[in-house]
Amino acid sequence: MSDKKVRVRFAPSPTGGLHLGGVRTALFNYLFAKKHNGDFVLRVEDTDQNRYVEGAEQYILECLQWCGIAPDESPVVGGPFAPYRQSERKPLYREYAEKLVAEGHAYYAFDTPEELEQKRKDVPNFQYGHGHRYDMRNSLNLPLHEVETLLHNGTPHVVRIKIPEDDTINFNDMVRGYVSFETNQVDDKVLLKADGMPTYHLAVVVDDYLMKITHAFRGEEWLPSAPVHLLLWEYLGWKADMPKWAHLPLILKPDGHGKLSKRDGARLGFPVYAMNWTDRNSGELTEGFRELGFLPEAFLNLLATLGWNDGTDQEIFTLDELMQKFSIEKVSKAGAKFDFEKAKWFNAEWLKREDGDKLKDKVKQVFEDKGIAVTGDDYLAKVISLIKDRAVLLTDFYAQGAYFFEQPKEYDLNAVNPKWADTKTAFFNLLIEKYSTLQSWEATELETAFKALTEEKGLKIGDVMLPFRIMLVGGKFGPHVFDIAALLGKDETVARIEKALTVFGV
RNA sequence: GGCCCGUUCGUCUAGGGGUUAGGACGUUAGAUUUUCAUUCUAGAAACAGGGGUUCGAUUCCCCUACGGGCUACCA
Repeated sequence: MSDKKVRVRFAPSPTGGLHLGGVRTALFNYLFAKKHNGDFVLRVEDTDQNRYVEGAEQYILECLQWCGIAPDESPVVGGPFAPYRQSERKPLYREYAEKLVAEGHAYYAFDTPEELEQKRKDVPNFQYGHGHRYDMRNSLNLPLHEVETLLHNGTPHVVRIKIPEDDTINFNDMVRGYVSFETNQVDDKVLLKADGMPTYHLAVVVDDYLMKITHAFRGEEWLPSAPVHLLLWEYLGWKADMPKWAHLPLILKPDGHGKLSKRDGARLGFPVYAMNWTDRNSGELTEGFRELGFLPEAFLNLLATLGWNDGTDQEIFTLDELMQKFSIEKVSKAGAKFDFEKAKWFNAEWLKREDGDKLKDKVKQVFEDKGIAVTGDDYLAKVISLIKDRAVLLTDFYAQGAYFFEQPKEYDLNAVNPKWADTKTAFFNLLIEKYSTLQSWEATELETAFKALTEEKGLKIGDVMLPFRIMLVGGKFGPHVFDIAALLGKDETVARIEKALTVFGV
């Protein structure tokens, strides 16, 4: 590595928002940049105006921020190489395309979409490349005066790269090692579209050069077009400044085959986006990990270990640890199927490890979203530490802990009524009396008093323990019952017993 | 079809010329917890196939198979 400052860019298209593979690419870019004290640059590739979606850039930025991997430069914050939105850089690209034409590395093509379509029908396996470029309407084989006339008249045209013949292009990929391509297999990609917008191929090279990008990590789906980019770096005279490449393995569908797509989420019942995303064109909502109840730490953790590991058995990593330990050489070459079960496990682990106090705000939000008012921060923190071991998602705190904030709405009567008896009614009435006179209100004392009373009345503990639990929480779940009672407090506990007595056994 | 990339338990993966092929998720059984979960213990579970090279290949090479990607005036 030279002494150039490391600059890594994350350049998503706004069209699909941010799916898992995208965030993972961002993460790896970020980790690499930060590990080398470099810059993490967000650039938005929005040159396809047909697929532009309003609000996408803001969304992408928020996703990154939620994950804690905010870029140093972005369309929103700006930076020394602004603008960072390719559509705003449009005037820039033509100059380079013209330069390539002037130097014989590219040419104007006037073929209409209809003509191209016809050609594809007529010629099996048609490729606009070394085999057919001289059959087409372009500046390579049209007389010079005709080309000039067409240009002068503003005839719609594109600029295509002229791929050399009988050559081999190879390069060293940071994750794959040497990769090589025969140029005869590569077609003359469009560089500049008829509307004046660059294609990805031109834009990515020009922008990476202008923005002084040193490392370019992107999905494996880009590997086949790498030779085009390599050639462009060479033809533009920038070869010495070309970034180092790394093509990351794809994230695959858990079932069936193919790369994970947006639709798979809805189909398989798990999110593929970091956060909720509403497409303003279609109104369609795609659910996100955040809204489902994932902690950003867990989300990042599961993404990082999908296709990367540090060579040890460690599974849980903080962002800091990832930054320390990440190395692009340890990224695996093969695509990885996404496993939602394991994703949930990561979240459960993070929930267990996280301090109850730290989760307060997030859990509070969960309750408030369900219409439960949460009062008392200390109380909430205690509730959280009592139940977080049995939550997998943040949203589980509602089902696991709503009874700490309101009386059970329903009781699992099937679990108590078949075995109910008058002696039990008597027992609980006595329990109310006994509990009411208790001086202090600690779990151990509550348990001692409870057990003493069962013995006194000749009952088995098992006979009244479960009913007691159901009185307090409504069902057969939750932490140790006396811990619940202790936290609920005397008045509330007594009130719940009284209330339950009116419906039990009737 | 062509080109490129890949292939270790069901899944994510470690490993690497001689290992009882390790871990994690999930799964099965048991223990603990007079609920549910947690936790703990144990179990089942993999080197795609065929040729080389080698004293010895899961590891290196080749072929095949399979999987994936690309093959747009999309990224």
